[in-house]
Amino acid sequence: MATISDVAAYAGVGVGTVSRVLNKSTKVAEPTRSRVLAAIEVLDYRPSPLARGLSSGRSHTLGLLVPFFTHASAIERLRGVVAGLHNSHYDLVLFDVESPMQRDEHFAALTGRDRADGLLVMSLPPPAVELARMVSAGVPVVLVDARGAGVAMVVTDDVEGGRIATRHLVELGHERIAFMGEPPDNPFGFSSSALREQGYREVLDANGVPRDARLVAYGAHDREMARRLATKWLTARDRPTAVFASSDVQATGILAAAGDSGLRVPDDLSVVGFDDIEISSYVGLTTVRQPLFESGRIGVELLLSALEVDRSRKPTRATKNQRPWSPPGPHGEVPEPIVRELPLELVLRTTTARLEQRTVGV
Amino acid sequence: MATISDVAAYAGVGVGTVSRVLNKSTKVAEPTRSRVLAAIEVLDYRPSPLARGLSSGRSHTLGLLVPFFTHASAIERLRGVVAGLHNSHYDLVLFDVESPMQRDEHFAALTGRDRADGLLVMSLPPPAVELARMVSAGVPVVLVDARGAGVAMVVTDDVEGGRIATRHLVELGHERIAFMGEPPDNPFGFSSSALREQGYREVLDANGVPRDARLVAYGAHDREMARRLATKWLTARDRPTAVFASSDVQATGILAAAGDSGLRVPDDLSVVGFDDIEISSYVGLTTVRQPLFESGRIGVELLLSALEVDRSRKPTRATKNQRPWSPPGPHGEVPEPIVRELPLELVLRTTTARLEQRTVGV
DNA sequence: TTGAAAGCGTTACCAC
DNA sequence: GTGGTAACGCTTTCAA
Repeated sequence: MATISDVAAYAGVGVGTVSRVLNKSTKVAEPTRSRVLAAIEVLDYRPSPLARGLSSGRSHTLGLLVPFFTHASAIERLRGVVAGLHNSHYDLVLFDVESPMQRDEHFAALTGRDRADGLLVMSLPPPAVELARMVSAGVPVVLVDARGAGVAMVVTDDVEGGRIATRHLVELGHERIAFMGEPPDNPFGFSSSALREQGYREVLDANGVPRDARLVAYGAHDREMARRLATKWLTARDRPTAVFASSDVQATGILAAAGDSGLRVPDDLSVVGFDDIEISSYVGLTTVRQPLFESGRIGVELLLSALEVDRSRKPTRATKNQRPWSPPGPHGEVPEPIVRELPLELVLRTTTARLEQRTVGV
Repeated sequence: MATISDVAAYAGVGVGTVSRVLNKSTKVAEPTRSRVLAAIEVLDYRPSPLARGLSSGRSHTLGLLVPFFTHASAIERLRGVVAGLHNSHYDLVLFDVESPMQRDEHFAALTGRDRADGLLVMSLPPPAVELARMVSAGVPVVLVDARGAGVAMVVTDDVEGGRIATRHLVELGHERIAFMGEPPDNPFGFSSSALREQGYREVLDANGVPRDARLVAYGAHDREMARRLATKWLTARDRPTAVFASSDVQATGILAAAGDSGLRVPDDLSVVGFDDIEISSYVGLTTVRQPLFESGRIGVELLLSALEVDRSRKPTRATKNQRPWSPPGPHGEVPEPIVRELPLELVLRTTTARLEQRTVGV
């Protein structure tokens, strides 16, 4: 495979010149330029991204950290990321996280400069140490569906989401409303589910609907698990008449459990989910929609613009006699981190209905 | 950020030694070793993958080329890839392909050495030029759901898949069986749909079922498009009693069209899909299952083992006085490329039924 | 506008 | 075992 000096030799110019035409630097005479281009063509030359990266200090790569990559909601966000990356000339490196250990490994790797020019972190509150390291290393980071001090983020109001779902159920006349979520004390620090539950509680209390601890259950983000959990509820004597699940995946499990128990939805049981993943429209699930695709797209958008700013301010590499560049801050003029809050919306489909009076107390 | 020489200086050793402990080369005395480790710890040193790659000739990266990344089947394959990559220490770089131009760009980029150590190509027959270039560059390539001369591949027998689906319908007594697929003359050279159609034709002919050109339709891999196409069929006087769709996505569109037309499935219309994506089990679609997840997992598996072999044979880089290594072949001992054919299986659910005699000729 | 040369941070070779 | 040093292929000064 030809190198830049092969090209230079063939074209009868110096490597610097070849580099200049490669990087569209205008300071190259037209005849020289075309000679170089011809040489590139003939030798089928392709620049080495590795060498380019090492030399310029930019890897032209974006790192994407996603927990449970296989979840429909993560995939949907990923779609948005890929869409937002089109025509950007950045490569996307994917890091799937399935365990806290893996999370830490990946964070450690990505934290060192030059693995990625920028980092997109999904649904994962970064450990404080890692976050600090990134910020101090000057690596632009954007958090999607997660929060962290001092970095840009794309979020939704989960508490409000919980309120929206629960309010809908209360307005339909339900009083025995169950909540199914994910364990609040998980090793990753995911908090969405707990926040949605908070909204659920608020609305129940505000409407004087008595809370019943037995109507709150936690399980893994998994259809079958939700199905088992729901079955316990549905076969009990004083079963709930409605359920709010903190994810559509769990909601579909609840739907399945209802079928198992011979309960009709929405006549005998109302179900509200959260997310609005693709499957939800197929099964007619009423749910709180969050803009998953958009969150990914906006995430990269923020990251790309941060990278843009970065490039114009920061020298590509420390040159010999030049005082080292340092991040923003000596005068406390740390810019307010960007926070984009995406809207939540109740999508009414066919799994919720007004509580039939005859059902009460059966 | 600390470099290897910072570490060397701090530990009072040479950079070579640091490199040795980093690469777990045993040739280093225990006391030295721990001193280096301590220095690494103190300085919070992280090796630069870029520099490492440039020097060693390996980027520790695998390239994944996927067309229409957003399709459920692609995602399912990708899940397999990610699963197969766990604990492998390779980074995954994702290249989504949405147009022939994009395909060529990405192929061109990935073909140059050092972008990726190995390449996984999905559902995309590589242009002959690119394929030749990769092979001659010695970059291991594995094709998943695509075929190409001289490279490893993971495939299924699409013609047989078409036979399986059609045979099922014929055995249920259907005679007006439609086929919906994707355009046979697409710019990417996808051939799965055409091959499945071939199987469809074979079975029809073998059973003396007359073929009707009006019962063959092509449209994009898109639910709504399929819905529109199917509506034309279903509202015609001599409508088909069964449809074989070359993908589950199209099949769900057909199901929707049936609903629009007031046709009951499977009583009035039988539908068989292809793929068995997640949604299919939700809607009870009878389909020809292909191991999507497995195809991805096995694909990386093949790639990783090719990389392994590669590493043991090929010098990491040309050293000064040493004749250049060349790919296998002077004595025609080109190894037979590995071809893994994955099994197809008919998954019976609730969208197909025996043709009711009363329906005939209505 | 151009060529020469100094890095970029590693690995791998070659002596000691 | 270990240190020194030449690559690796590029970008970016610095002179000319």
